[in-house]
Formats: sequence, structure tokens, C-alpha cells
Amino acid sequence: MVGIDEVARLAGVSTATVSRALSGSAHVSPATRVKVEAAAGELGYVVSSTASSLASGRMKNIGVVVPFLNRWFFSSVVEGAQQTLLRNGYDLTLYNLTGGGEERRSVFEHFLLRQRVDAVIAISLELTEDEVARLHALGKPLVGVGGPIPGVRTLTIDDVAVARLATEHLLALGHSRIAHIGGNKAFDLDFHLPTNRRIGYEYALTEAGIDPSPELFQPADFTMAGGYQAAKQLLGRAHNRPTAIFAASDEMAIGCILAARDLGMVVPRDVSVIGIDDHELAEFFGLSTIAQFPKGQGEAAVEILLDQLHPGQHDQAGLNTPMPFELIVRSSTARPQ
Amino acid sequence: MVGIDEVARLAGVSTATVSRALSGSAHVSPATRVKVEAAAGELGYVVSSTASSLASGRMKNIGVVVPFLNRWFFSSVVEGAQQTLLRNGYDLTLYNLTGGGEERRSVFEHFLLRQRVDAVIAISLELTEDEVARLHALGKPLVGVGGPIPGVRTLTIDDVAVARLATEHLLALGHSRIAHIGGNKAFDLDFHLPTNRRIGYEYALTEAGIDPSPELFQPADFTMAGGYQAAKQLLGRAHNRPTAIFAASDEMAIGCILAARDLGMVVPRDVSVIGIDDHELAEFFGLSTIAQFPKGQGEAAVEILLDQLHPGQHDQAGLNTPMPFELIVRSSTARPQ
DNA sequence: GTGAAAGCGCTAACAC
DNA sequence: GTGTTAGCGCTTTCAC
Repeated sequence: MVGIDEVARLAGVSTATVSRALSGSAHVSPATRVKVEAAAGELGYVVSSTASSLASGRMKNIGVVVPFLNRWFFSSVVEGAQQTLLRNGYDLTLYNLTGGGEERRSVFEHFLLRQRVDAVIAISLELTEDEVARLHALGKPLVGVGGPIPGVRTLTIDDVAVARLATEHLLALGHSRIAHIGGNKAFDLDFHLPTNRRIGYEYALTEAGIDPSPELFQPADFTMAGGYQAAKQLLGRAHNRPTAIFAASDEMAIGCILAARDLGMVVPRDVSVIGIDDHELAEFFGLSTIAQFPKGQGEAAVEILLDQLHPGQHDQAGLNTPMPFELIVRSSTARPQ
Repeated sequence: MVGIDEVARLAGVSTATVSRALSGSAHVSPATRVKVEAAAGELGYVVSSTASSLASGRMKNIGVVVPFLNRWFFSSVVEGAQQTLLRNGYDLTLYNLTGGGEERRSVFEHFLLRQRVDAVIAISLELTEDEVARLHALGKPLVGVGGPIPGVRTLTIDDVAVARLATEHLLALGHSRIAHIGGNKAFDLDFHLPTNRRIGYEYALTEAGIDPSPELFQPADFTMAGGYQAAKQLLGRAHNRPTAIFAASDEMAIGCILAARDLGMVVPRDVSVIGIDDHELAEFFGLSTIAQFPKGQGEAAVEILLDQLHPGQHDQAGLNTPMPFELIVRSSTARPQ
């Protein structure tokens, strides 16, 4: 491992100057900077991140805490965050809290607090007040993605508005018996997301002069299989069958499409289906949906954090804008017969 | 931030003893250890990982390099690796090489070599000899998952054997016109995986006295949509239609099932379908498949690495066993009519 | 703009 | 089994 002093010697300057030249920040004459960079390149010098961190207090590393990794939303957010971090010279340390409470405590105690990260992004994770307080006490910026954390800046789409938009699409097509597949109570890893989407749905109905009927609501678990089951319940009944289904996620919506097919129905002729997400499979299934852009959410989270770590160095554009969403009409929605 | 000397003072011992007691390794009298642990707990002391790393040369962190994150295989391997690392007090730093070659070089130059990780796991990534050499020069253990890297220990299922097993299942049911959907040339992020699976398929056929026919092979891109397209080509023909399809991945196999349905065929009555993976959606679609266990592969990779980092501390059980796989018969395969 | 030197907070020899 | 002490390799005041 070649160290900073070798570079200094070769460049004919002091180690302090090497440090300044390479970190780019301070005032170094262009000539010196070139010399130093040449020397560093020649020797294949790379800073020791530990030494650098110990001396400066900066880790150039941010922690990302997720409840799952193998779901489209989470891995997409992580991907967006990772890319943006990389471009800014930061590493991403991943904490997957799939396990139970003990694992979670352990992550907090032994990892996050170990001075390993400069900041943390919590994805769809409701941190306790204590956890938030400890992070703040350490001066670590924190941002949430996918649900509000009390007292913490969080990036989410407006679930009520999104659900309303989806429902209104169906209403505009002429549907009036619109069912909704939402979350079940067990599904509470996140923040009232199912509830908010249901509220938006009911809001849109009410505004259109339609009374939301409890029998048109089915809970499910946000999986394709769950959506399939729920849709069969909805579409199998003899009376009052819905002409359209609004599922709270694309995976459930795809389950609905498959359920309809298995019942011999044709989508969208016999039933329209719309979801939320714009999941990678949505296009294949011709699913109309409200797109959210998780990669963009990951990027935005990083930008906020970097801005807090280096005030004024990043353009604040969009730091306080709500996350965008967008209706995408494909072939799973149409006018009722 | 409370430091080690405060703990030392409170416990009435030296900092060296605190370090020893807390790291567990060295010989410390039980009584002292208890005192130290109490003091540390009382003060809420957590080691500064940077200081510890700088002094010891250990990072307690391993780098995981993936080409994608939002695919079932990769996120599952990462999940398995993460869990095992966490249990052993290690962090996982993720490098997602989704971007192009420049990004990749940057990861190598500025991140992996920065002394940030003790070892690296490369998932389905063919490292160049130069990359491998540099890692070795730094003394960083490296293990691959999902494909052979020259001169590096790699964990994979035996793709030839897996494909053979799948094909033999179909043969045993009485099929003889068995099509195969494999990878297209563009799909080379990995190591001849499509080729090996095709070899296994052809081997099984040949062994059963059947000549592999080129017209029963269709390339695709390992996605559901790709499998769907390929299956339509296979099943739409007027003559010589296959009675069974062996797809090189579950996602493609699911595409086959959907294609068959859209053509008015019933699976498995009109066509049998088998995949490889045991993807999370396989059960929902009743897909017969050869399961591989990516989480287990991630765990195994970590165990090998930890064993190299701390020789003799881990049981070597299974370090050199090939990765397991297993035929899972569901409802997508049956005897031909 | 550049250099000298004092740490950053721990670990690991080495001595006892 | 425990204490003393010399670094680990940088960054950052503080001078100049």
C-alpha cells in the first residue's frame, strides 16, 4: 500500500498539500495540483478511507435500511440511491431487516451507531422515536422513503391523490361498481399506505356521488397470489359484481387479471383492472396503472442527504417537491359493456 | 461520543483491557470482562469502527458486487449474504454495476481498492484477470457466485446437471418432442450459463436416443415477456409442435404458461412446462421447476470468506460441496396426451 | 499557497 | 491477565 508521504515525496510537496490537492476542496495552485495528481497516478495511490475517516470524521458512506430486498419497490429505490451515491463518491452500506426485532436492535446498536455512516435512508420502515432520537443525537441526517416518520423528512407519493387518480380514471370511463383491493391489517410494515389508498378511493367515489360499499372492498397481502384470491372473491359473486377493480399494487392487479381469465372473463371487456406502481411486469400484462418512480425516490433521498452533509453544494431543485406519479393507460381498462 | 478511555476509567482498567474484553478475542479474566461490559453499557459506548479499522487493519465489512439488484436471483443472494454477515458482525457494502464500463472501472479504482472491504463477493460477474489480480495483490479474498471466475473459488449449481434433470423429468413422463428456451447471445452477463443448460438438455435427449433438433430451440432474454414470445413461436407452428418445453429460467417458463393459455392450450394437458430456479412466483403458477437456493449460495459465499479471514474459526462443513438443487414437481408437467 | 505538527480513537507488541 | 506505549495514515489547524 503506497501512502500519502510517498506521493508527497515524489511530487516534491508536503503531505498536507497532497491531501488538499486530492480532496479538491482547499486552495492549491493549479500547477501543484497537476504535479500531485501525476504523482498519485504514477504510484497508484488511493487514500486509505479509514485513516481519512478517522482524521476527518467523514465516512463517505451512507446506510440504507430496508425491510426486504426482493421486492420491486425496495430494490428500485436502492438502485437509484446507489447510483447517485456512487457518482458523488459515496458508498452504500445495506442493512436488510428481514429478520425479527432482535436483528433490528442489533443493527441499531452495533452497526448504525458505530460511526460507520454519515447518514441513513430508511425505506418503508417506521423508526421508533428512540431510534430517530439516537440518530439525531449523533448528528446523522436521516431521510425516509415510502412513508412518514414523525419529525423526519420523508419522500412519498401522495397515496390519497394516487388512489383518487386511479379511481377517477375508472369513473371517467363510466364505471360505477368499482371494487378495491387494499391491504390487510397484518400488512403494516409501512405507514398507513393501504389506508391512505383506500381513503383516496372512497373520496373519488363519494365525489362522484357513489357510496363506497364495504362489500366491494377486499383485503390482500400485496402479492400476486393475494390479488388473485381477492379478485376471485369479487368476481365470483352472483350479484353486484364489480365492473372494475382498483388494486393497491400492480402485483395484486396482475393477480386480478389472471383471476378474471381463469373465470373465463376477458379483461377489459368484462372487467377493468388498474394498479399502482408501474411494476416491471405491468407492461407485459398490459396493465393500466399509476406509475411511481422508486429509482427517482432513491435519488432524491440521496440528494437531500448530500445537501445536508455539504450545505450549498448541490442544487436544491426538487428537494421539497412531492414525489411524482402518473397515470399510464394500457389495455386493462376500458368502458364497461 | 464516549471513547474507550472513559470506559477504562469507569471500569478501573486500562484501555488495552477494554479493547480486549470487548472484542472478545484475547484472554481477559471473567471478572474484568464483566466490569468492562457493565461500564461500556452504562456509558453507551460503541467502538469507533474507523479507529478500530485503522489500528487493526480489519474493516469488518465486505463488498458485494452485483450487475442488477432487481432480479430475484441477485436480491436473494444478497439477502442470504447480508444475514450471515450481520450475525458475524460484518457490514455489507453494495456495489451495483448496472451502469456501463466507466462505472465499473470507477467502482474498482475508487471504492474496492480504497481499503474499505476485507473481501468481496462477485455475483454473476465475470471479473477480468486484471481485476482479480489487483484484489489478490491487496490480499483481499474473493469469491464468485453464479459463475466461474478464472482462478477464483466460485459457487454455482452444476448447470449441465440441472438442465439434464429437468429434461429427464420430461422424458420420464413420456415426452419426446421437448423444446428448449435458452439464452440469446446478447445475454452474456454471466458465464456460459445458457450454454451449459443447453448442453445438459441435449445430453439428456441424446442419452434417451433422441436427436436434439435445432428447430426445437428458441433463444430468449430470461424475462417473462421473452419466454412468452419464444413459446408462441414454438407452440404456434403447424407441424412438429413440442409436447413439452424446458425453459432455462422460471420467469421464461411462466411466460410459456401464459403463452400456452393465450393460444387456447391447457397446461399440462396440451403442453408441459418446466423451468429452473423456484422463483417466488413459481408456486403461484403451479410451475414444476428445478429449485436452486440463492439465499443459501449467499450464505455459503460468506462462510468461505469468513473462513479465509479467520482460519479455523468456522466449521468448514460444506465449503467445498457443490451448490444443491432439487426437482420440484407441481402442476405444469404431466404425461403427454 | 504551502509546510509542520498535533491529533483522530483505537489495537497490538511488548513488558511485567 | 493486565498495563504502557507506539503507531495505524491521514486531515487540519496554525504559522508563515
